[in-house]
Amino acid sequence: MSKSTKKELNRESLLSQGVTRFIGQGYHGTGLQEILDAVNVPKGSFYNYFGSKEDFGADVIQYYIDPFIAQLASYLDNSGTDALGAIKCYFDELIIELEKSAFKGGCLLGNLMGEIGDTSEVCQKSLQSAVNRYRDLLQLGIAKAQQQGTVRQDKSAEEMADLLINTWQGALLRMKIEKSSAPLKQCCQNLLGDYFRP
Amino acid sequence: MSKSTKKELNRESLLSQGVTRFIGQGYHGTGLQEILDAVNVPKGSFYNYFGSKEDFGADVIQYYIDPFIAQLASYLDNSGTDALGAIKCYFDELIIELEKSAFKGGCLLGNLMGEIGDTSEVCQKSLQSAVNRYRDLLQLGIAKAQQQGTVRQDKSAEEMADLLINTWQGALLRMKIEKSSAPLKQCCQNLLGDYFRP
DNA sequence: ACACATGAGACAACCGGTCGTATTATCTGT
DNA sequence: ACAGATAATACGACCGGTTGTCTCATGTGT
Repeated sequence: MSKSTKKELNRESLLSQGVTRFIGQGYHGTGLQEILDAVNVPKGSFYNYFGSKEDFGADVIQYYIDPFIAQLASYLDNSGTDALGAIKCYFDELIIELEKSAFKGGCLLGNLMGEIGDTSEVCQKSLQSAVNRYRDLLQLGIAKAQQQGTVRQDKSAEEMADLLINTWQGALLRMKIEKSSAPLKQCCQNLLGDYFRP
Repeated sequence: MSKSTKKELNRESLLSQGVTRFIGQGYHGTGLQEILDAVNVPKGSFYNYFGSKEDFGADVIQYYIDPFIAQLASYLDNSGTDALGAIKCYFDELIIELEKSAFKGGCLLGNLMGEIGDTSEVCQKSLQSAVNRYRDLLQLGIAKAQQQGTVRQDKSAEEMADLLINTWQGALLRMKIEKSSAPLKQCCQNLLGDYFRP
């Protein structure tokens, strides 16, 4: 195995573990040691991969959001005839996944926005970028639905995308303490099923 | 000064500092030492006031939410003729306060729900109680507005109160990373100014 | 004089980060 | 093609500082 491949492999293992631990215990609640132990990478090597814990956090954020964007994009592509339906299906699947994990964790972006969104400049920038990338794609889907006539046109797609993301994030917080998917379902029903309709 | 009074004073100072630090740096990001230093209470004394850091966190949560409930209640009482207007005024004042603090901190409840809402059972219970108390009051205000005809009646006051709280929490997260009150204003405008209207 | 709240410090565990060294890969000269 | 020089990376012991918790001597009110 070539060297660069092994290095890249280690890097991704660290990022993957970072996602898991940061979601479960937060940024300050997670030590580098436990991440390193979990993927069998020595302490000293960490700083060959990342400049600091903070830089690592910023990379973890991007590593986390990529699959969500890919998945939403896939839903939007595959159902060309009904963008609103695709968005609904996407969120329905998210709900199923969250139910599977017993309502633990929630969304890494939301959790880190609350914990370090205003204290770590590096992570703040990464969070901005991640949220914006996600919002832009959601906005695209909503605009498509507007053209198809399934979503009202007197509000901008950007405004509705932002509103959906924010309500969803708040619903995830409620989910965590109520151990119930009711807030998530209520979010989808009120916005996608009612407020956004023409 | 009597002893019990001094004890109560120390306790409240600790709780007040706890609110400030937990909002600013999160639960795991805040050490007991800095809280104790800030109020000049020796480290060893802490466990005479609270059973553990976790128990302390649970008490801080309740100590934090009380003034918000009192303030909202005051707005609702003083403007008996227009409950919806009172709620709007209340949130407008919150926005002004958040702008004053340069969009830092946000809401302790939201931040702690994300960080430890699913890991600390004691704090989870406290968060549940705090959010429910807040929601119940908001629900009362919305029900009043329904009777006054300024809010739609085909949705329950409870559902709208929950939706408002969740969207507000999500908007607070966005505020933190975008350093802007736009998400907060958009939350109020879309819900209180549009979706909730008859 | 006695019960008890208080407070200074001890404690082991852990934090993020550094450092010199050992190992490995890559390049060079012939 | 091969030996040797050089650069890059892997590694784990170790740093000073801090964590949450606990012990016990001191001080105080009654």
